[in-house]
Amino acid sequence: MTTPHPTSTKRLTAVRQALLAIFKKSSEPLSVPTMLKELKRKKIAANKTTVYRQLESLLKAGAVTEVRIGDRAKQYELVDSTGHHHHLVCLRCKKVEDIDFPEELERQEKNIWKNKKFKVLQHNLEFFGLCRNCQKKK
Amino acid sequence: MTTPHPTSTKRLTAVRQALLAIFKKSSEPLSVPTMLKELKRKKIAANKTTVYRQLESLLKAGAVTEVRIGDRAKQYELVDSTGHHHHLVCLRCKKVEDIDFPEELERQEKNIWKNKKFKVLQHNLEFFGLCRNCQKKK
DNA sequence: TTGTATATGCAACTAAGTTGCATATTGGTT
DNA sequence: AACCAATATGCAACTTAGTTGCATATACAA
Repeated sequence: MTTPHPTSTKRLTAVRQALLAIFKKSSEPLSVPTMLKELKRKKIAANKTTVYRQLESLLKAGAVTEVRIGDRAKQYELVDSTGHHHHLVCLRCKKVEDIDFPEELERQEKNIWKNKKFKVLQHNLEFFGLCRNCQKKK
Repeated sequence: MTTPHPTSTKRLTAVRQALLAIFKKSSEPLSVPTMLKELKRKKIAANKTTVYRQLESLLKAGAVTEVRIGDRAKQYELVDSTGHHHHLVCLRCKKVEDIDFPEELERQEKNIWKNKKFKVLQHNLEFFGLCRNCQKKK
């Protein structure tokens, strides 16, 4: 019984391939406007509607996740081998680093269940501050 | 030496008063579209530009904070006596409850500093799931 | 090779948020 | 009370993100 590769649930078209390549190359979550610029730079014609629909499909397939970091547009990132994680966002240079620590949140989610009977299914956690580099600048 | 009340940094106009009243009455964070509907319901004429500018002023004064809960529009809430907190968002009925637990996050922020030399200044944390009520429904 | 499900492009739309500018209001000063 | 400058407001026009309907193109299995 072979489970299909999550990203091949639907057709692997040119745009989908290009998007996956862009995601793989990027160390940070990407917004649709950014993806469109990147596609244009790579001379790949793609309509924004198509990109939104590809993302919808990739989300459903579990290949990407949404990230909200206060920015105006939603951002997306590949669900890679490192799995679920959180972000360190530099307020100055805007760079985004990954970070993970599921243990404490899990404990917290159990507490929420015990104290409030609220069943936690997902969470968002982002830290904002100054990265090592930006602390040196004044 | 008396520090001025945070919300009186600027003029306490009709719109500002109305907004503060709406915030006080609401148990949940509010978006600008919601505030505009509420103002209309109260027969207070107010332009959306004015509301955005009042929020900017209230933010600067430290009287309200921004909340991002995946929704399309930003939301705002009063900074009340309970201080900084986080949210439990029901995926079904969309209700928002408050919750707080600064201790573990503080510990985590210290770890981030120790391990990554990233200086955390702010954070966002929201839990999504099913509230007690919505678990009963099918 | 052909048929059908899927993917794409385009245009028109909604909704949130911003900006410039002209006018109105406030509250302190004379 | 009258005046003035600082602040607040309204309006229109704009930008940007995201959505929808529909017609056309493409992939791929039979």
